[in-house]
Amino acid sequence: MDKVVARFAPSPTGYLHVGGARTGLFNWLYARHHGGTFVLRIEDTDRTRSTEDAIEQIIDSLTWLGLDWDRFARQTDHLDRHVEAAHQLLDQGDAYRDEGAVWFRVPAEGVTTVHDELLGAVAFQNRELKDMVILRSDGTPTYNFACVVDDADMGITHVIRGDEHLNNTPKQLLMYRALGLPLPKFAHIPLILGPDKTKLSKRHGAVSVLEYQRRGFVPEALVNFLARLGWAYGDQEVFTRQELIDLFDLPGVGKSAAVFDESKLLWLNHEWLNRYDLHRLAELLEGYIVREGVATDEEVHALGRERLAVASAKLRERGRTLVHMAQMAHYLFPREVPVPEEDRHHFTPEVCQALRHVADAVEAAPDTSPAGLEAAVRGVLEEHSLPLKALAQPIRLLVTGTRVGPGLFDVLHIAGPANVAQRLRNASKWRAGAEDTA
RNA sequence: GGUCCCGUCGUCUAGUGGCCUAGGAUACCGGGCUCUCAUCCCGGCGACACGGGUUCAAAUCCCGUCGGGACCA
Repeated sequence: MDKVVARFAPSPTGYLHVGGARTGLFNWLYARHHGGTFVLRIEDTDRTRSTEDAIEQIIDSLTWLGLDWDRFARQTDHLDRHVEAAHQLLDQGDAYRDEGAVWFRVPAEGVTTVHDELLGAVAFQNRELKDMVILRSDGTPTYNFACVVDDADMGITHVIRGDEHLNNTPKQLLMYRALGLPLPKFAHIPLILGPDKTKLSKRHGAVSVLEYQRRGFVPEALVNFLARLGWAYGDQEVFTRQELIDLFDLPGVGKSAAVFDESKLLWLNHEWLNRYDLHRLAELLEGYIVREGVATDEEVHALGRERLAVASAKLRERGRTLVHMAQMAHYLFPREVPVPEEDRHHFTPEVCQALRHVADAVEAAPDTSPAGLEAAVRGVLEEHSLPLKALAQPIRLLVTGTRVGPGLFDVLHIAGPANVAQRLRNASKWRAGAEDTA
């Protein structure tokens, strides 16, 4: 078999959405699996709708996803060649001019069969096909024509694309034939649908790849999720990038369209967060903490990467996205942590008194590991003959402002003894009916 | 409307004639663990669109119907 050359050919008319990203991913995986070449070609022949900003977004998206390309091209770089090919068709009588545009002439009779790698043979009656414009009256080529010329010129061996293009394929086949160009293999993959079962689009809300980045998803999770939309390998759900490259192939791709449902993506993101190297995770988290307004750059810096890494190990147990983790990290910083009104009933005078002793013990603890802090707290509990249960939630509320979170002693450890002691001493401030009078 | 593609739990899917009274994952519900939530463990709910064939045997093959989608008008 000849060396595989696959390509991803997005139109730069807007951001790259997850449907397009999956097409790119399948092509990339196919090329990498077969040790071939992956080409990124920007289909910018429609100049009225293409923008430089969109090209930049596509590049940023693919880069973030880790889909690297071996060759890069812009379709407008080959305009001369497109015009030349159009003239060849004109000279041969396979094309004609009408009202300024150049039209490709489809034979009136016969059958054109697409031999699709996924769908098998799909036959089209030529009489059902209509002539189509290949050069607009302004001289620019149309997508379906330029794409044929470029695929052939660039030696593309496999065209893997969404099956919305299946109906255009017989016409393209006729053009290859008329131009005497070698044919690539075609594989039309099913579309990704929104929850309403129509082709995924802007109407479905957040569908841009970069939007998923902003929302705190990691690329490994999105790639993993997208790969599993329309492709499967037995019962396996979690795949590393390398496993995907090793295992992906066309025979594993299904034929029916898939609905993009975020609930599984959220689960997968959590799985990947838990597999991340803690320092790398902390590094990423810093950006989200600042962007979410949880703390300033200076505060994050003061906390230190080390401590954030330790905290991340706990935060990721509950967070499904980096944004969620960032929001839960608020109590790591030396800021006031308000206790919700409905939870203030915990702070009776007796509890407040015990908490002051806990504050002293925590501050004086020689060992500030979770175990060391536990020993300190349990010492106070014994003096007051109280079970842990009596103070656990009051302490958690004061330190974190919420009833949920990691184990109590992990919370004390990652919040830091100084923050903990200060907040515990403020207990009476939050006594029912005593707010704002501290 | 024409052409084409598709049709297994809500969702993603396994299944290529017998191993399927249909498996996994997610979501949801219940229980266990526990200072809470999450994780985790256990349990539950839940699908072969329908109708005809072919065959000893069909989710799997064929035909039709219905449904969904895409493209073109």
